[in-house]
Amino acid sequence: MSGSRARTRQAIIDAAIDVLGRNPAASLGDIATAADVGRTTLHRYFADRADLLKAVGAEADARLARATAAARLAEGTGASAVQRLCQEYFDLGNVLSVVFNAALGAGDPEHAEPAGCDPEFAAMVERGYRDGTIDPELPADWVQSLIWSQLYAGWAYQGEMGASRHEVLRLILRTVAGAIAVRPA
Amino acid sequence: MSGSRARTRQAIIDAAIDVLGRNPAASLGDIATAADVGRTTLHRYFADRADLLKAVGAEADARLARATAAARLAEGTGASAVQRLCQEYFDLGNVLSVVFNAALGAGDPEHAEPAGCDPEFAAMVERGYRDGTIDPELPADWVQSLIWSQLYAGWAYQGEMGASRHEVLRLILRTVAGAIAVRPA
DNA sequence: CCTGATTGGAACATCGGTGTTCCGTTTCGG
DNA sequence: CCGAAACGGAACACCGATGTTCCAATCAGG
Repeated sequence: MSGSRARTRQAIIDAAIDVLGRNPAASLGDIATAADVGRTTLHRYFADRADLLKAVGAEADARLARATAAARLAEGTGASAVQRLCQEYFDLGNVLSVVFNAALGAGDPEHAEPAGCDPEFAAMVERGYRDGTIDPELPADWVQSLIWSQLYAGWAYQGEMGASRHEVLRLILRTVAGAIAVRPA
Repeated sequence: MSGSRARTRQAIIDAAIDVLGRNPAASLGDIATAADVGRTTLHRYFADRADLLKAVGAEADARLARATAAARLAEGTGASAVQRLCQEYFDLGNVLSVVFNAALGAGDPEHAEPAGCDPEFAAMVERGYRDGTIDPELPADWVQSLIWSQLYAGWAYQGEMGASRHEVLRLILRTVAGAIAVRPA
């Protein structure tokens, strides 16, 4: 019954993304309940919390990679590619929160990762410098940080204010576009 | 010896801001250690964790209010006031993280606060609409969200990358300025 | 110097989350 | 239909954080 195992496993991961997105400190019991599964069963699939978080991270990365591919970063001007990337990422919804919270928690144990961002992303920004649609004063790392912070802020804005998904996306795209645009002065 | 009490209390609060800024889930023991104080003493001043968090929040709000006053929101163009506000808030350093994390944690227990932002802040944005330095398409709430997210992103950027305080502030100011600027098109 | 305030440390009980074991029940597949 | 796999729930031990109590040491001021 390997089909059943895979289905249950995925249900747990999906529930975890949902619950942890809302509350990163949620207990395993909460996650199990959300997945309509006993806490015992959850432990049958993931030995400890770290295991589950690892699987959640992998799933999030996979969805992220899919969204990145869908944005076709190599096409059009640099700025237009940034717009598409924002749109695709925004559609990820709750996965955003998970990735974001994971990025925050990773800062503690002395990662000290001066690692540059994704090479495909960097290439997109470089192209933007050359075609005059992205401000050369802004490093690629900073552009990435800008996109993430705006996506997260928009996600929170949608939850706190009574703003529609569509309206928030419009605000995000407009704000990011203005932020990376080459200055007239 | 009421002077001693006030001094100890302040030392604990300062240590709490420092430690909680780095790790919002820090234990009371960690905070006491950082304050060079026994855990017992900490409990003497703050009955439980909630009490301490309340005091920390009050202190953060006070420093925030001082910074807001220093930015003189009523002077100059809307955009220039935003620049001054970013600069003042950036200087708050770790207090930023505390306020930010507090804002996140508050989202759970069904606050449902559609409350608009500070009236003084709203007036500044309104002025920006009229004097043509702030994009009228962006609600005041959104501008506030933008400023906060950029400040936080910049703070994180400074920690993760090896960027100087000054350089990060420059990036923040440039990014925010571009984001709120009226579009040429 | 002495008295009271302040402090730190040890010990203790409590609580929630975690991980494990065990057993009875349900469900799927041959 | 039958056996094995999967499941749920109860019970248990463990751990770290928390809050409380008690006592001895220290400090500050009259």
